[in-house]
Amino acid sequence: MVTRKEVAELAKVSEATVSRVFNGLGPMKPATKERVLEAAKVLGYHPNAIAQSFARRRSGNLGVVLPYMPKVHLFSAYYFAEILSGIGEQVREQGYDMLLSLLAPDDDLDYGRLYRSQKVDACVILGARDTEAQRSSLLQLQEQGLPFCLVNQRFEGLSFLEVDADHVEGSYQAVRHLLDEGYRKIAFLNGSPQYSNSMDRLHGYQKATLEAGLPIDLSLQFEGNYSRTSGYEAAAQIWENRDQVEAIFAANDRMAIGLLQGLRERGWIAGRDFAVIGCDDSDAAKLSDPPLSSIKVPFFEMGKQAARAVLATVGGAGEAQLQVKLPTEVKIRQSSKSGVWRVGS
Amino acid sequence: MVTRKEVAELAKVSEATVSRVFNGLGPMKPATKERVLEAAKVLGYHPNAIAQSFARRRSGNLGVVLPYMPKVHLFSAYYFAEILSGIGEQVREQGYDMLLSLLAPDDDLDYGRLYRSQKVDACVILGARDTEAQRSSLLQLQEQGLPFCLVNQRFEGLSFLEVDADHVEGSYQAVRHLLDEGYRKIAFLNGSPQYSNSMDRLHGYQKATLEAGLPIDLSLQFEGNYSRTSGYEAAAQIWENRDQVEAIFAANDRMAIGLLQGLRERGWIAGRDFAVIGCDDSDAAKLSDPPLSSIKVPFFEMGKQAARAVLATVGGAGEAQLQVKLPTEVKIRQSSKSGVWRVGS
DNA sequence: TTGTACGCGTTATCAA
DNA sequence: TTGATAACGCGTACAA
Repeated sequence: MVTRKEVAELAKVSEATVSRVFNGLGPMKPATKERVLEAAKVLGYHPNAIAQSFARRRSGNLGVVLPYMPKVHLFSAYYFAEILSGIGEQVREQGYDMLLSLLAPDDDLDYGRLYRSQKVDACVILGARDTEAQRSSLLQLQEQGLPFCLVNQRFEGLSFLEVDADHVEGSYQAVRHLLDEGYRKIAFLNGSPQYSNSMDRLHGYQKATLEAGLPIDLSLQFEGNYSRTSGYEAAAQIWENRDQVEAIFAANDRMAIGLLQGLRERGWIAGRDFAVIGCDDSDAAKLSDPPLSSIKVPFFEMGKQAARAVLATVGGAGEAQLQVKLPTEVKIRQSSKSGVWRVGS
Repeated sequence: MVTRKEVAELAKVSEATVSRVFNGLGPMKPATKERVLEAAKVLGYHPNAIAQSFARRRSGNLGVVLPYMPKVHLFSAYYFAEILSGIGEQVREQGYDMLLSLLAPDDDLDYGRLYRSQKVDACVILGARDTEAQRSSLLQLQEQGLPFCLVNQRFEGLSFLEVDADHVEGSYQAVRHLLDEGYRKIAFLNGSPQYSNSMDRLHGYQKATLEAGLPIDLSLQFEGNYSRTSGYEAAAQIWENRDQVEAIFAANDRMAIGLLQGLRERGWIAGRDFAVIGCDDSDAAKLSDPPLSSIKVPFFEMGKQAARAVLATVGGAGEAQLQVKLPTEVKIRQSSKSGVWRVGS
């Protein structure tokens, strides 16, 4: 390995000067600078990142923590791919690298490893749930001063760095849309209440319902676990109450598509016999038949902002805005239109 | 930060002994060991990973290189999610961490940064294409001795560590299946020939075709770019030649689904008017309507084996097997069945 | 504008 | 079985 020392010798300067050249520090004679760069080029010198981290006491890595679930596809790949890409873009702009950490469900408490070992300067945490264990782990992290930012998850009562989407408003608009299409009996298939965004959607749903002068009917609320299968299973329950249901708002696209499939097997076609709107506006929404209306969530941008926010605190810059909430947007497709296929009804 | 020195003082041993305890090296009195561990616990000592990397001259990181494509979803999220999970599992078992690197299309040549800066001990490279630029970058890496492993991509004539799937056999079986269902006019929608797996599929397709005594008809071969849109566009071309086509083998699920959608708009329904089989057996295959037959590729396992193989060479253990090829499996669903809906035809 | 010299927290070698 | 101590490659305060 070529070291600074060898470059210094060849360029006939001190090692400190080599460092200065590579870090662009201090005033220096252009001639010196050029000699150093020339020598570095000749020798093929590149600073050793690990030694740099060691000396700077900073790793230059942003940790990205995400739940590890080998065969359990509760989260869609789309969701993580978008957020990861967003983080990746921001990180690259700031000269950082991303250290991925897949957290098994049973070592929830082990956020520690990453920071203790100093392998990362900060973390972005994805797929967190609001449980006692998580709260205490995060509080611990906070006390110990490792900067972290949560994406798409809030913890009521605690003051963490969080980048979220406005799921309340998104859901409100989605249900408004169904109301505007003339539907009145609107069911809601939610995910686990351990996710703050599930609760947010519930609030949006209730707000729109109440505003329309409709009662909150608990028999219209169902719970799945964000998997397609759970949507498929919910279809059976909904079918039981089919005279009570004209439209369904599902808390993500995967469940919505499971729903579509389950009801189709019973002869009910979305966009003809009933309406469905999902959430995430994932690729799957465009792939489904009929194309699925959905709430577009800016996952890419959320990842980007989370990375930016948490890296800002590392730089020691004044605290960034603590809680960010990005807007969502309703995308209408065939699955939630009324009248289109209903010419005869 | 608590350092080894403080632990040594509290435990009344030398710093070297503390290191020995934490690395399980050399013989030592149980009593000493316990004193050290106790002291470490009291102080909350954890070895500094960066200092360790520095001293060991090993980062403990496995680099994962993947093409960066913000809005260009040429690869499916499913594909990468599976491979990443596989890598993640293996890496975790070996006490490594994953450093993600999103490579922009224009810095193809910059595999170097990662290894020059010594941030990784080895790399797994995803989504590589067979271009001159790539070949030379990889050769360069090889010369410089950075261990790397390619996933799902071979370079004919070069001797790299590669973990691939048996796409030739998979495609052969897929086309055999279509033949068995009674189809004779079988079109093939391939992806870019820059990917070795595209070429493999072509070979499998040709092999099955020839074996069945059918001619190789170039007008039955189409090329997309693995996106849904390109499948959708191919539908138009295929529709032109619709009297020449009874079934289509598409090189991935996304194009297959685009095909389904494009042809459906013209009134052609898969599994009734024609057959389609895709490749990857991604989530989308189960979401589509009708459910899409597909070739299952063990992406998770491929990621895992790639990580294992390349980390083995780091340990300095004798070279692992250079080229691995994992089996594929044809999954039959409704899109490729004949007769099911064809009662009347 | 440049050089000197120390420190960072380990690992690993050599003695004892 | 344990202790001293020299690297490791770089950042940086201070001196010149």
